[in-house]
Amino acid sequence: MTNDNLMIKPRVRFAPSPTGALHIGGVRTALYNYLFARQQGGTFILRIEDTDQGRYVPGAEEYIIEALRWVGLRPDEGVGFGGPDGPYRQSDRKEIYLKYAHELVQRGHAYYAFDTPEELDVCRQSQEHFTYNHLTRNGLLNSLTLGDAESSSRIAEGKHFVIRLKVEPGRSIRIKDLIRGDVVFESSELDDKVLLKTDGMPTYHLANIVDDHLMRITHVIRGEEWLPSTAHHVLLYEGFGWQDTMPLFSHLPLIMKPVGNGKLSKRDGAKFGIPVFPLSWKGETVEENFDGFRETGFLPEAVVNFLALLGWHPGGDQDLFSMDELIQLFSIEHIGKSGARFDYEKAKSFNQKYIHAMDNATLVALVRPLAEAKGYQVSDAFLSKAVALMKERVTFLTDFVEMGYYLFEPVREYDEVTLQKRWNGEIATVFAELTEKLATFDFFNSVELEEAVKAFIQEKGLKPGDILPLLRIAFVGTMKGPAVFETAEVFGHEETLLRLRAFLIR
RNA sequence: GGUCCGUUCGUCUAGGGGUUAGGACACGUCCCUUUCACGGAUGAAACACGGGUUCGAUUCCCGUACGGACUACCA
Repeated sequence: MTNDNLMIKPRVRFAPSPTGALHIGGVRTALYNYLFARQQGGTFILRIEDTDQGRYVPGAEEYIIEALRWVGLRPDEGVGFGGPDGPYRQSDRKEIYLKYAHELVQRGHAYYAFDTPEELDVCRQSQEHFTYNHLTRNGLLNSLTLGDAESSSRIAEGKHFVIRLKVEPGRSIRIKDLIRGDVVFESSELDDKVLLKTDGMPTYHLANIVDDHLMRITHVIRGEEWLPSTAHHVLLYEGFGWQDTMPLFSHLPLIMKPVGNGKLSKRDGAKFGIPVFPLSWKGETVEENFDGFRETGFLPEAVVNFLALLGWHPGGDQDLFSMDELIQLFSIEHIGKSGARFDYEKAKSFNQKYIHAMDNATLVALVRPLAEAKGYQVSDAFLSKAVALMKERVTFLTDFVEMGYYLFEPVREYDEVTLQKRWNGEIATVFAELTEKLATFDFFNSVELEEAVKAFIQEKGLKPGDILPLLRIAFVGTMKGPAVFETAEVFGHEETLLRLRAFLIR
C-alpha cells in the first residue's frame, strides 16, 4: 500500500455539526487543523455536518463562522467561503451519499435493513448488550436474510429501510494514528453501523468518508471521541476502493472539566461561572444561554495561545506564542495523548499578559465600543490615557469600563471601611484646605501635583498616609486603584477639583 | 459489561536509560509601592503502583490500579 499523502499539499477540514454554539474544544480542533494547513502550505476547509435534521439549530452555522473569524481562523474553502469541492454543507449533498450508499451495497459491503427502531429496542431490552453485527444480522430483517427479490419489492413498496455497513468478522484493522501510533481493532467486535438513515440522510460515518474522499482530505485531525469508530471508517475506505488515498488520522486528546471527572461540557460554563464557548449564545431559554470568551473580555490572541497549549507544546520553556509562531512551530508529533484539564485561571493569565503587551492605540480601539455601550462619550486622547493607566491591573477588556468605571463617571460609592479609619473632623478641615489650594493650582502633570501635595502635607506636619489614601478615595472611591497622582493627571485639573468637592460634600 | 485510549508538581506541560526532573498558572514569603496591580527575588510542589530488561530506570516491556472515550437510524 502506498500513501502519497506526504508528498502533496495537505488538505484538512474542520467539520462541526450546527447543533448549537461551537464548544471551545471545537475551536481547538479547528485551530490545530488551521495551524497544520498553514504551516504545510495546505488548505483548510470548513464543512458543515448537518445530517441530523432533528438536532439542527438555526443560527449555529453563522455562530461557527463568526467564532472562527473572531479567533482568526479563516477557511480557504467551505460554507461561506466557496471552493471547487462544494457544496460544503452536507444537507446539500444528500444525493451524493445516496448514490454512494447504494454503490456500497452493489459492491457487497453494505446491505438493506428493514428492522424498525422499535424492533431493535425490543432486541436491546431482551438481550443485555445487543448489537447489530455479524452474529445477529442473520436473525434480523435485512437483504441478507430476505434475499434480493424480497428486499427489492419491499423497497419498491415504499417500506422504510436503512443501509448498514457489512462488517466481515475475523480480521484485524490497523489504524496508523499520528498521535497514538498503531491502534488495532478486531472486526469481529465491530457492529454493522447504519450508513443511510430512513429519512435518506447519511449518518456521520458515511457522509464523512464520502466527503473526505471527494474533497481530497489528506489528514483527519479530530477529537478522540472518534477513535473507536475509525475502524469503521477504514472499512468504508476499503469498501469503496479508496484505501490508497485514505487520509492520515490524528486523534486529539479531549478537554476535561475544570474540576471533577469527565470531559468539558457546555453545562460546565454555568456550573463554574466561566465561559466555555468562544462567543456568547442566546438560546430558547435562560438555561440555554451561554457566556462567551469574547463577551467576557478576552482577546482572541490570548484564547488562541491558551487553546494551542491545551494538549500541545513545541518543547522548551516558551509559553507565549503569536499565531505566526504557532504556525511555524506546530507539529502533530508534539500533541499530547492524555486529556487536558480546562484551567480557567491560566486562560485569564494569558489574557492579562496579552493586554499588558498591547499598545494603547490598539487597546483604545477595542475599549471604545465597550465604553460607548455604557454610554460613555470620550475622546481618543482621554481613552488612551485611561487605558494606559489601567492596563497593568485589568484581566479582561471589560475591566476597563467595569472595574474602572470611575474613569468615565462620578464615583458611585466611597470605601466606608477606610473612611472610618482615616476620616475625622480635623482631617476634614485640612482636606478642604488642600482642595482650595489645588483649586488655584492648575497643575499639568502628576509630578507637579505630587510635589504640591507633598509640600502641603509637610507644611501641615502630616504624614503622606494621612492624605494620600483619602485622595485616592476622593478620586476613585476605592483603595484598589491606579496611582493617585497619575489618576489626577488623566482627569485633568477641572475634573480633579470636581471630584474633591464631591467627596467633601458626600 | 465490552472495545479502544491514556497516566511527570494542584493544573497545563518540558524532558527522557545516568538530570539538583525545567518552565508556566495557581499558592507562600520577601523587595518595589503608604492602595491595588505590574515587575523582581525566593519557597513549597511531580515521574500512579508492582514486576521485569539493564551496571543503572521517571524514561523500554508486562501487569495492576486509576482516569477517559466509545458502545444510537447523534455527531
